[in-house]
Amino acid sequence: MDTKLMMKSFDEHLVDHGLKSTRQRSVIARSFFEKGGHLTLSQVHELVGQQDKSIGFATVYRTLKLLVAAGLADEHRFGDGDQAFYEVSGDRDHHDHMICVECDTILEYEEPEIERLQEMLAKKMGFKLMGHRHELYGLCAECVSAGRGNAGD
Amino acid sequence: MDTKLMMKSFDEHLVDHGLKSTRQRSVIARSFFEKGGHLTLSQVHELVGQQDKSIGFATVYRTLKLLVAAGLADEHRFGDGDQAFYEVSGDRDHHDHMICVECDTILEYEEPEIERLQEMLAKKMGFKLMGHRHELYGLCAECVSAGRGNAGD
DNA sequence: CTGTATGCAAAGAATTTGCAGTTAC
DNA sequence: GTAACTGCAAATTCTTTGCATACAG
Repeated sequence: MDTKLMMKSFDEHLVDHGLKSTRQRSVIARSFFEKGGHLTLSQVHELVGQQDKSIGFATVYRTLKLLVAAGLADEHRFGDGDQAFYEVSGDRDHHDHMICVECDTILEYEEPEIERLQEMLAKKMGFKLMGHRHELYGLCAECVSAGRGNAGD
Repeated sequence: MDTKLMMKSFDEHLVDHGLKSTRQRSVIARSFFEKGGHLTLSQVHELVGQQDKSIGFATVYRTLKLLVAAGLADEHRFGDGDQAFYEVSGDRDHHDHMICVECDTILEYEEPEIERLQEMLAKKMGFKLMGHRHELYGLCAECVSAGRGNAGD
């Protein structure tokens, strides 16, 4: 789904819920869609600030929640869970994350076999699976070659 | 590892690090080991309060961190990551968690096959795996039978 | 004795909310 | 016009820290 389509989808969500399409919401959504990746609230706010300094933190916050509700963004909490990360969802295939503990790079991967196994596990325990979180922590290829994170940091 | 052995292990950790064995630390560690399960900081503080009202929040907080450092406790952040949960680690086998979104029950499971797959995945991406988090969210068997979490809550 | 530990209360950090003024529809 | 939205600042919630006093070794 490209930016234009996602903007359309967002507008539909707004209309469907009796919400209003505002300049701020458009700027925020477009910036977020176009930038991509995994961004914190602050990062999105900064990004938006490049377009319009007057847009407040709270509005970015509330708009990101709206995007999540509209199925256009996903919210994650990696590591300590200190901070939320938002990423464009759209109609992308499901994926999970691999996070480098040295450089904070976030890689994505898909592994249908794991998905299948967890379905099986849930069924075995009489559990109705509704969602999951799978995150791998370690050193990315680059940090491994650079010898980071071994002994003396 | 039973409580006595874990207490011993904790004391050794303290000695090894030039730290002191205090009445508070003993009460906190013993309460925590004996209670088991997945407890928040507040819950541990409450639990400890049953033995000794005078032990402060900060001491419980710092002692739990010590237990984690000693390899006797694990810290998790489920769901929103709003709150940390601590569980006894000792020498238990590695396991992951299944969390009921209705009643907050936490079940544990082991799935070596998933562990193997994620090792493989990491290797494939040149990633040096150091840890992982795998959590399944949904309805536990009891909530499913009770019809909770379906339509009207 | 000396360096650690403790309890309190305050500081941080990120998220969430109340409100008065503004704007979309 | 009215209900929803915005920006600000304050409230929340949980975690973490500073400091004066108490205590283990």
